[in-house]
Order: sequence, then structure tokens, then C-alpha cells
Amino acid sequence: MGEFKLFDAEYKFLDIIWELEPINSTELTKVCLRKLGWKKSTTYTMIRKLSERGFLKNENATVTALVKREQVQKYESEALLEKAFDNSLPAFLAAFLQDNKLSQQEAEELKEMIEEATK
Amino acid sequence: MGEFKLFDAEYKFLDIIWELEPINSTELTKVCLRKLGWKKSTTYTMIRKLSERGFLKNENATVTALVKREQVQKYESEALLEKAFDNSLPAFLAAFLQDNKLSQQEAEELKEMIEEATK
DNA sequence: CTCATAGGTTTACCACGATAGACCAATGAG
DNA sequence: CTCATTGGTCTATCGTGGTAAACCTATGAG
Repeated sequence: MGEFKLFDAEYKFLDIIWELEPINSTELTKVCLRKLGWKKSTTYTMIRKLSERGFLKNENATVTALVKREQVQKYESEALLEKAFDNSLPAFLAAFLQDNKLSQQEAEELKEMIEEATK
Repeated sequence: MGEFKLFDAEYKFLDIIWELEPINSTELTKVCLRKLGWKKSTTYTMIRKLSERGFLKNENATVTALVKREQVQKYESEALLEKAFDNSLPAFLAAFLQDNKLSQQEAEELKEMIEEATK
């Protein structure tokens, strides 16, 4: 289940890739230098580590993600719910909605989604 | 804003305290040994570090939390939403609800909460 | 008295995530 | 040819979270 566990630096890095993929590796080192302040070798180290773990691939100097952003998002959501909310979505929402108000539009959107997810 | 940031071991520890507080410190070392496999000094190290950061206090060998579970839950929720969902609750829900079905009761509960949070 | 137990503090080790310097082969422009 | 650039690898440092051994004082039971 620790399938999609990402450390902070890895997540920021994948974030860039999801946005720009497919992206040339040299180009990627430049983006990471600008956005994250990383040296070239740091970027290549990240590429290698995430490749080994199956998160992306680097072929012919072209980097592509192998996992979708949505998969990781889902994993992170479930991980938090499990860790802090005893897997209860209502409990999560209760915590999040303290103070945080919703716009009419968001509310509609949310209710629609809930309706949809009810078997 | 990094106010309530907790590392994994710290979180598990606080979890125990939230459940049992107020708790005698020696008693706490025993619980931590049983539930987390920690030696006595590890528990006292945690007590000290979390005291320094204002998460709890240890007075007359009695340990008490100074932050509520709800505060930390709220922080963690917001942190995840910011990190992975561009602060969008609908985006979060969309990710979480892939595959995860809701019971009729949960759905009602959620819709109620959403209604409540709509100004 | 003595000794076990409560209630700690001080100091330190280790794994590992984060980051990068040094080095290298291939290649294409001038 | 030569030399800069691309596209990497290999190895190393460093901070720090996680964990604990060693040590210390106070105290109450026997």
C-alpha cells in the first residue's frame, strides 16, 4: 500500500514533470534550477531514483511520468484519511470546514459529486 | 503557518496522548513501550521536544496536550489541499471518490455539512 | 539504612532524504 | 581536429528525524 509514497522533494519534482511532460532531460534540469534551485546532478539523481521506483521513465533524453497525478492524489488523500481521520470522510470534512466557508458554486459541485458516488 | 506541523512519530505519539490524557508520565512510557515499542528515554525525549514546541506540557509527572486534535487535523487537511489540490476541495473529493463509494448515511451527513458551511 | 522505583536529563548514534561536485562519453559546430 | 554542449553516472556530504544508552536525583517501603 505504500505504493505511491512520495517525499516532499520528489513530489515537487513530479509536479513539474506532470505539468511539462514529455520533457527533454536537459530542459528539465534548467526548469528545476529555476523553479527549485537544483543543480543539474540533483535533477538527474531524482530522475534515477524515481525511475527505479517506477514513477517515471527517461528514454532518449525524454522524461515521461508513468503514474498519473490522479493516482498519487488518491493515494495521498487516502493516506491522510487513514492516518488522521480513522478513514472517515465526514470527519475529514468537519475538520476542514471549520472556518473555511464554501461558495454556492463549490457547494453545488460537491453535492453533485457526493450524489454521484452514492451507490 | 507551519504552526502545527508534526512528523510521523510525533503524530503517533500525540495520538496516544489525545486518547489518554491527562496521563502520568511513567504510565505513558509503558503505553508507548507497548504500542510503539519505544524505550523509556525515547518517550521522554518526545515529551521534551513536543513541550518545547508547545504541543503539550508535562507538569508534576502529568502529561497533557496543549493543542486539540481538531486543530492538527485542520492543519493537516489544509496542508494536503494546498500541496496536492491547489486548495480545491472539489478536486480533493474527486480524487478521493474514485472507487470509494459512499453509504447513503455518509452522503446525507456530508451534504448536511456542506449546506452548513455555505454562507 | 538500603534499595527499588519514579521521573527524569544529557549525549550520541544511525538511517536516510536532500543536494551536489567531479568526472565521463558522445556528438555536432566552426 | 578541437572544443563546447548534451546527457548522464558515481560518490560524497550534511541535516535531521528517530531512537536510545547511560546516568542522575528524590522518595517511600521494608
